[in-house]
Amino acid sequence: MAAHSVKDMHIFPPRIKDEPDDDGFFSSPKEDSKPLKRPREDDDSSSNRFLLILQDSKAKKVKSKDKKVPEADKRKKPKKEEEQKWKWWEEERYPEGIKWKFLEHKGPVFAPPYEPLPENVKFYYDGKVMKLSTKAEEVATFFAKMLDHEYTTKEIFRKNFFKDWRKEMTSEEKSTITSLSKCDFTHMSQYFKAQSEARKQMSKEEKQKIKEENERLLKEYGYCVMDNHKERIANFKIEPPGLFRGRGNHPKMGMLKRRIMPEDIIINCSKDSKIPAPPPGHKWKEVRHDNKVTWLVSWTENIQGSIKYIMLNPSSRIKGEKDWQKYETARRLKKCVDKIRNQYREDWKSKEMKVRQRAVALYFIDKLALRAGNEKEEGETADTVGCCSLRVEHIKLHPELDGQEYVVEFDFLGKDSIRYYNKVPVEKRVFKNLQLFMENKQPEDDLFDRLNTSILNKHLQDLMEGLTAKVFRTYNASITLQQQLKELTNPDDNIPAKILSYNRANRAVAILCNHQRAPPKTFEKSMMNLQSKIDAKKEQLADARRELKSAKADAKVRRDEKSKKSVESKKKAVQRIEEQLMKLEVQATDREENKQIALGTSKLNYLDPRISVAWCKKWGIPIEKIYNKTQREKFAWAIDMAEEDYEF
DNA sequence: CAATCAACTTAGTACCTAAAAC
DNA sequence: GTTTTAGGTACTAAGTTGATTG
Repeated sequence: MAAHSVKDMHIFPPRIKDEPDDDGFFSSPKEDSKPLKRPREDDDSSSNRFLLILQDSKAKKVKSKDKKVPEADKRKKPKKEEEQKWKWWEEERYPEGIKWKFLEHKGPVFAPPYEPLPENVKFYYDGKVMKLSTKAEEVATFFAKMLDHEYTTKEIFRKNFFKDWRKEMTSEEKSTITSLSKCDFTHMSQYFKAQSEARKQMSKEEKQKIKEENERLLKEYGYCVMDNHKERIANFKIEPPGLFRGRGNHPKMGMLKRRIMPEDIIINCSKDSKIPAPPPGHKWKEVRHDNKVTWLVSWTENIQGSIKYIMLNPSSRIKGEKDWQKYETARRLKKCVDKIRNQYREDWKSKEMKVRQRAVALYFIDKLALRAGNEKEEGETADTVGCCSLRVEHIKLHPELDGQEYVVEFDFLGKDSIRYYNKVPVEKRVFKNLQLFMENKQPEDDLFDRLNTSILNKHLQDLMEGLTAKVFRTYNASITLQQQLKELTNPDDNIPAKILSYNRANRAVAILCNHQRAPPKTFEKSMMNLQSKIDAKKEQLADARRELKSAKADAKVRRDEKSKKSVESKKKAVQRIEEQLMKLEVQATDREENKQIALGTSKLNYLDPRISVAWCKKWGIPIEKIYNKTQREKFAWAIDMAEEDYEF
């Protein structure tokens, strides 16, 4: 097992060399020549061609670079309408790297300033009333508001909180308040509960007023102008200060997330746009004009020191194009996935350890849809892993288990500290390799000690332009949906039953991607309710059937029009109730199966929307049954372009 | 190379609101 | 009309990826 160093990687030329060219002939329709590193650029070459055809047929000429003013219609029609229908997907794209030509916005909305507590709301230290300085009080309220949440009982949370809180105290406060356990926030907590109760009890008018105020804010700050089009901003409000709550066992939980001031803010917009004004008496940290990026506002957050951004809504051109591209890359993977699979199987036999590790890791990523798994700084975040960062302690090898050979048992915490637990039969070679990788290692050692995401992605790049680890997730998710829909959709089913099939297909993907959720708090109860509804409906059905029967008997005896009619209407009633019952039962099944599975994430991020659109068209299902309004906005491009014969 | 930074996607949950049930 | 429930949205944390820096 010679060499450690990653240099060696290149000793053996990647044998898949011919692979990436596999669709070289599609090469980018335009603005090309430089890409190389921006693999994605040519992704939708094929779709673009499709688009061009479409446009031609509509005699709608592609305009040159400039996004173009909506010339004529500008005054004919109200602008609004024009904006809503803008089909960015029919326009030519910008050259590589340029994200926009013009950008104007109003800047962020800051968190409302702190409002000190009324005098009668007390804080107690060691049993005695204590008046806190404004700054200390503000931080105390953050804690008070979380009082009945369990993490305020956690050691780390309390420790971090207390440390940061003390930083906000005056020197007197600091010397008095030396122990968190002597602090009594209950009065404050009660006050906030009363406040939120009062908010619920507000009159119609008051609520209306708040709603209007929100709408005003949205109208003023929620949109920007990007290249002649008004686009919705995703998150125009700056995150308010509060206590950091990481997910899982986060070492920084409870730390103070500080208030963001205009002086922290970098504004990004066009030079020739109306530059947003900072709040009176304040200045921006910086104003820049960088059209190589998509964000409008950024600031550095104090917990991890990472940068946060204000960006556009998923319905925007800039997000939509990228999303579309993502699926095109996944479709390119579809074309060469067999080759890649053969390759990594070969690599299981390599004499180079790192090649074997890479190949086994890739197998997991492909087969199990694991995430890449970057290494993380210890003590900065919760201890979670992905494929490349798996440790020996995260898998167990069973030469035989429940009648299956070569079973690998995975048990680890992944993104968001969601547990991944799975027992998977693998090929013998994989199994043997894993044994090899684990030899002489401690549980806390890396399983793939010669591999990281960077090495893996570099390799993938060689196999296919634009290929990275996450493309496998997208590909496997989308292809699974397509297959499952084919398999599960029964042409004779009615619409609710077909939708159940859709949801089951979606669910298969969610399970593959391990998209879990906490069972809703009211799950059991709502299940019971549904069941009793079903029972009631069953009884109703039985009644209706009895009535039908007697009506039939009656009709047989009387043989008149009236009784015949009665039979008919009773028949109809039975049918109607049967249908209702079915619907309820379907609903119950769907909900039960969904107890711990979240469908939203895969729907929004992994499933090529054109598959769903095509399915809807094919079976006459209204698209509204599958995508709600927001989703339809996000996927407008797919809804517009996919026909029923679309193949992922 | 490894570490860090920057930009962007993906993620679950808390909260809100509208619709349904009572 | 009031309460309950479900669905949708806002929020923001936690990933991935590629570039830059040392």
